[in-house]
Amino acid sequence: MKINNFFENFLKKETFFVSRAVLSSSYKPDQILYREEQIQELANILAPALRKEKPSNVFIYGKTGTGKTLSVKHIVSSMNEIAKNNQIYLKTVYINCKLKKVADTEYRLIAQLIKEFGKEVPPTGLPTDEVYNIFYELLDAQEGTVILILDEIDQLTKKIGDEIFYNLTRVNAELKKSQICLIGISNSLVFSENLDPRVKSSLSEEEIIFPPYNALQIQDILRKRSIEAFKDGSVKPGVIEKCAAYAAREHGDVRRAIDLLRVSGEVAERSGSLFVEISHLDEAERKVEADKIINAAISQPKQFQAVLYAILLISPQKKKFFTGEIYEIYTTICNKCKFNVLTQRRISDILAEFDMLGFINAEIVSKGRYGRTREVSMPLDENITLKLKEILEKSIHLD
DNA sequence: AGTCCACAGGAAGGGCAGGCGA
DNA sequence: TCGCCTGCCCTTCCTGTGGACT
Repeated sequence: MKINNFFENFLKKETFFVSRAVLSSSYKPDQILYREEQIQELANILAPALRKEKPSNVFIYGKTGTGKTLSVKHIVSSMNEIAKNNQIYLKTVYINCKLKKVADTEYRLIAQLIKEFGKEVPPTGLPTDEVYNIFYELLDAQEGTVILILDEIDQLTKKIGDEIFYNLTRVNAELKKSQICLIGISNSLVFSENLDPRVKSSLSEEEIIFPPYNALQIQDILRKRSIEAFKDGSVKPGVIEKCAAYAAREHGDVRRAIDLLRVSGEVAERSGSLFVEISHLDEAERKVEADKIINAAISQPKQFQAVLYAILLISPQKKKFFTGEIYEIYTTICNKCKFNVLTQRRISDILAEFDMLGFINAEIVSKGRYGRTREVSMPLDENITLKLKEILEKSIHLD
């Protein structure tokens, strides 16, 4: 019973994790550092809800990992508590628009909202009007305020346009007893520029911007978390600083920094070390990076994967190669796998896309007499490309 | 100076899936 | 349920182009 021994040892092993959950993305700290200003501003805007007055609609901008969602949830939960203690009706609904099957269509979104109120509508079949009516009724059932938080709202407009906001912002006119307040959270800073001007003015009565954290702020946040997550002194000096530096380079994404710290801890734990050292962080960085690339590759369509596979076949033999060579290999792969062979024109576009995604480095060069073409090189290191090749082989051949 | 390679990349349109209103 | 519309993927056709070669 070797495996039992393994688990026994696993239990006995000293671990420096006190609480892994503190470093998970779902953890809610009781204090949010460096966001006091934004939190206060948002609190000022939302406070009227507690006096049964309608708060302004708010629009919140900021890149990923700048604490937008966390801050909003923080405020909302403390408002809920106060409302409860004072017998004020306040309902908050949080919806992440990025989730599939929740916000693919206007109908689904409204259906999801209805579900949040504890009622079900059939997943399809009713006219959209009808669903809106049910929603209005539910809203108006209680005298008070409903705060509707739409996270990753830019994803929603990408999918279903901005008409839905027009409908939602006009809801208040339909309501007699209650009122609704919209909070839109967007990762994109230019999001509202593409909105219908009418929607824009009513949706973003107030705007709050969450700037990226700088490296020092990320350090403080990481330090605070690591005190709770790890045993005293188990994180070697320099680790937090380097971790923060990585994340600051990626436009101040604190979520990434925390992820990285957690993975570093896991790497260290697995290697049997009693401390988290810089070498563990480096390995974690590679791992996180590799996962990102591989996940991106998996989610590509088959044709894209075939092209990528062609590139992986050439890249060990040549440092630099060209569109024509890739296309040639690609066609043989297609023949083997019985795929349609796309035109070179299309492959050219796919290569341009790969360049943007970071799978390849591409540059347009002229070889004089021998034409103008993309010069492609492989920026990923070998252990990633090998793994990628393996995964793509399965993905392409099994079809 | 002119040629010409091997593509880049724009424009237009075909074909298809999915959503929508009637 | 049906036709219509839209967006996406892809093809066809095309013009444009930097620089080695003649």
